[in-house]
Order: sequence, then structure tokens, then C-alpha cells
Amino acid sequence: MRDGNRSYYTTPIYYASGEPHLGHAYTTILTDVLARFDRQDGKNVLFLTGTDEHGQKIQDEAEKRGVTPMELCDTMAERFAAAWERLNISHDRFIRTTEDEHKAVVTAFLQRLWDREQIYEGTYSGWYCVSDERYWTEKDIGEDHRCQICGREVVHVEEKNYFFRMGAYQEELVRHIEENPDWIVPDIRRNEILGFLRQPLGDLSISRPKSRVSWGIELPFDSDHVAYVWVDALINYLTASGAIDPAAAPADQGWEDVSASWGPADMHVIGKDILTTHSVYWPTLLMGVGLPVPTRILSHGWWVVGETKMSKSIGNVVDPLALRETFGTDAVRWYLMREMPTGGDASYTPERFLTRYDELSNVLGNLASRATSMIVKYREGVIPDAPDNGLEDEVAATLTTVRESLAKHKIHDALGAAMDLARTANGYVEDRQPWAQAKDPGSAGDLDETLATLARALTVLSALFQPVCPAKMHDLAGRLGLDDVPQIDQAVSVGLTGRSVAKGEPLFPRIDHGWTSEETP
RNA sequence: UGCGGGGUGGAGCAGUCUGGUAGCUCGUCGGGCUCAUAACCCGAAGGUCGCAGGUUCGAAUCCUGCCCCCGCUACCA
Repeated sequence: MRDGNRSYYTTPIYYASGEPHLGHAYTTILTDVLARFDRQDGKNVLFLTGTDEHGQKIQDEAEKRGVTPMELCDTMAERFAAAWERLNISHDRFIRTTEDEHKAVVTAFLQRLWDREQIYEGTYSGWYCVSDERYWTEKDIGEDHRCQICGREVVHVEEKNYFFRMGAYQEELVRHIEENPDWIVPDIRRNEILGFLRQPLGDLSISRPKSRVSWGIELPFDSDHVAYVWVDALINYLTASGAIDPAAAPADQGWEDVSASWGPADMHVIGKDILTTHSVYWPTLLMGVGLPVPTRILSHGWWVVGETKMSKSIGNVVDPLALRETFGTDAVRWYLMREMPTGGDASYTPERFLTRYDELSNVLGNLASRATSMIVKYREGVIPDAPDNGLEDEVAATLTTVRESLAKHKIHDALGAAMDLARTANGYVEDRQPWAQAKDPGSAGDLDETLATLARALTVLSALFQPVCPAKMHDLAGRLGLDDVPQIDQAVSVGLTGRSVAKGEPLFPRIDHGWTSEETP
């Protein structure tokens, strides 16, 4: 069976027809934070992201730009990779669906479905716009049956398609969801899927005729058709897991036992818009080929932007990602993770961003400043040899709360608990009054305790904040004389006595952002 | 229509399962400190917990009805 010390995280692969935006960034940062927390816990992690590069929209967009589909995909894959570089994403693999390896796995997957008689030939019927050469759903065209692009009337047409017997797995899927309450997180999304599955589940069209869409992976059993992009895209998780060797003979490709690979994924992080594809299409497809389903699906919400409020006072600050240039990547990561309740929606406003940034600078950053400054000033920059005294219970309680919150996939709560420890530590400084202890020679031992306790608290904080603010916490650990941020369970015990402390510039400096609060509604 | 989530001091949220002094952050007001990034700490004001009934000694929390907001109701990447 799978090694319990391994975690395989995925983001969706992003469709290469458009530029990376906040939605992509949030999903990717969230996954990054989860992956980094696991690494902080000593787990061996595979973190996958990438781009989805087939389908009609890519074909259309490439044509519009006057480039080949592959040229467009190369450009966009580069854009996404660069965006993740800027946001300090720690993915281990960036997959592209145009890779030969992936195409081979998709082909093998489809062949296996076909061999297992999970696919049949049928007729797809829908509303088609002849002018724009594309299909529309009933929902899209409304009651007057008009194309969303050109406004012309659409026609009802039928074409040959291959279908996957998805409906056959409805019962098994429902049972799986009911028996595994944490399979889809949060509950609201689980309920939606269960509600959805109360209706009869139909079969899934998995092909498109080449005559209409040529940019795709050819079906192994009919060269006139390519795989429907979602089927193509979802299989990326399997490709990257390394479970399937498409070059081997069908019996030896690895379908019977994936335990030696990364498969199945421990966590698919997705937006709520692609819940159905990941919790219905994907698991039933896996059932269709006889592979185990993923362990968990975490569906998050959307950032709502109150544009009318913002444009008045702050002009161009409509995208939190743009704040990275002023406040730094770690600050933006913190804001996005702390502000949005994991799984829910949240509203972005510059005011809220500033409030969250103030937490970083005033509570955590300032704690680091005052503690390191005092160790430098009172003890010549050496962490004194003294027992912790006064924050052990709070540290222990914080670690417990953080772990419980993470187990419930409430990242915002875990981070809130970590920040609360910094608040408590600031209160501890007031209680101990180290500046008074420093003036009284008889209190030297007490001062040693105070400073040692603060050094310990900062060490723990560096470990807790590391997944969200990796660069700044690496910096902080260095100021405490550590080579790197310790793992969470080692932060409470790693030896600190005698380490050389440096004060350094403020970790999260106050920034003249030029926003006039008077104008801010 | 059906299913699901939500309505708590100025703002954003927790608490509702397992009834019993309504909690946190920000904001406001007052005070303190000086190690620190004009940061930090303490205190105060401010809520009839959407509305109306009901159960109970007692309800934000349980039950009934109603009002308002939001999501899902598939092949759209």
C-alpha cells in the first residue's frame, strides 16, 4: 500500500487560451501552502501543476493571433510558469498536456476503457452555430436560441460521438461519497454533488470529430476523432503520478497496482467551478479503468471584487496580485490565505489588504524587531542559556490549534492561530518588561529567561508562517542564527542557546502606499 | 420548482451539532510603556444574535411559519 508519509497534491491544469489571473493564483498558492505545510511536517511531497493545451478554444485563439496552436501553448505555458516563479510556488512538476508522455497515457487510458467496453459509439445532439462553428448548451442560448457570440439563430444538429458509460457508476460513486464524508471538502460542495447525483447520471461524451476540432489527442480506436478536452485534461493527474507506463504491453502498464507510484492523488485542489468534473467525471473515469479514486477534493471559492468601491479612491489597485510589487510576494500570499475562509468566498478590498498587512508588520514583524533588538542590545547578540518561562503553554496550544485547523482544511484558522501566538508574545514582552530587567543587575537571570523565551517563540513562529511566507521566514530564521526554518515539531526543541542573533531591516516594513484613507470609502 | 448555504455590536467573522454570563480581529474613545517598524500593552463604549410564534426554569443555540441574500440543478476548460 501507499507510504503514509507521502502526499501528492495537484492544482488543476490551467487552460492555455488566456493569461494567468487571480483565480489561478489563489488555487496555486493554496496548494503551495498545503504542500509546504506537509513538507514542514517531514512528508515527502509531489506537487503538480501545469497547463491544459488542447481543444477548440486553443485552436480558435491561436488562429486569432495568427500563430500555431503549439506556439500559443508554448507562450502561455511560459506565462504560467513565470507567474508561479514570481509567487514563489514550489511545484515539483509542471505538466503540459501536449507532452508526448501525457498523450501516450491518454491514449492508453482510452484504449483500456475501450477494451473494457466502457465506451460506445453514439450520437451527440446539441445546438450549433454554423457561423462560429461551435456548440452551445441550452443554458447558453436562452429561450430565443441565439448564439452568444454572433447573435445568429443556432440550429439543432447531431454528430457521431463516443460516450463513456459514466451512468453505470452512479451508485458506486454515491456510496463512496456517503462512506467518505471528507472526500469532498467543504461540506457545502459535497452536498451539492450528492444533490446533483440524486438525478439520474447520464453518460459522458468523450470525443469530438476532427472535422470540427483537430487540436487534440486522437482516439486510438477511431482516427477521425479526438479526445474531449476534459478527459484529456483530467488524466494529467495520472500521467504525473508515474503509475502508468504506456510503452509497456497492456498487461504490464501498471493498471493493476499503482502502489509503487504517486497515484492516486491525495488532494486535488480546485475551484468550485470545476467541482463536477473532478468529483463525478474524474472518479468515474478512474472506476472505468479500474484505478483507485483520489483521496480528497478540496474545492475553494471565489474572490469577489467590489470594483465600484475601489475605482473611485484607489484607481488601479483592482488586483491583489499587483500589490506584490509594493508589498512583496509573501504579503500577498498571507493576505490571500488569511482573508479567505478556505472553501468559501471572500471579497477583496484594498482596506482589508492593508489591515492584513498591518498584522504582519505590527504584530509579527515588530515582535521580531523588538526581540532581536533586545538580544543584540542586552546580550551582545547571543541567545542566553536560560529555560523558557511563560509561553510554553501558549506555544503548545497554538501547535495543537494549527494542527486541528489544518486537519479540517481551515487554512485561515490555522494562520489566525499562528498570528495569535505572536500577539500573545507581544503581551508577554509587556508583562516581563525586559527594559526594566536590564536596568536591574539582580534581574539578569529573569532577563535571560525573557529573551530565551522570545527567541523560542520566534523560532516556532518562523516554522508556522513558513508555508505562507517562505522567503521572509527564511530570513527570520537566519536572524536567529538558524541555517533554515526548522520543521514544525522541531521548532520547539531545536537548540538556540549561544546562537548569534542579527536585527536586520524590518521584515515587513511600513509602506507608503500612497492610498489616501480619507478617500477610501 | 427542487436541493443546499447564509442573515450575530460601524466592518469582517467565531459561537448554533452537545440550550445556561454573546467571543475574536479591525475601527472609535481613554490610559500606559519605551525594547520595537509612530509599532506594543491595558481599559471603555457599542449587539433585544433577520422577523413572528412555540418548547423550556432558561434559546443566538431546539421546533414551526415567514422575509432577504447566495450557490447547485452536468458535458461550459
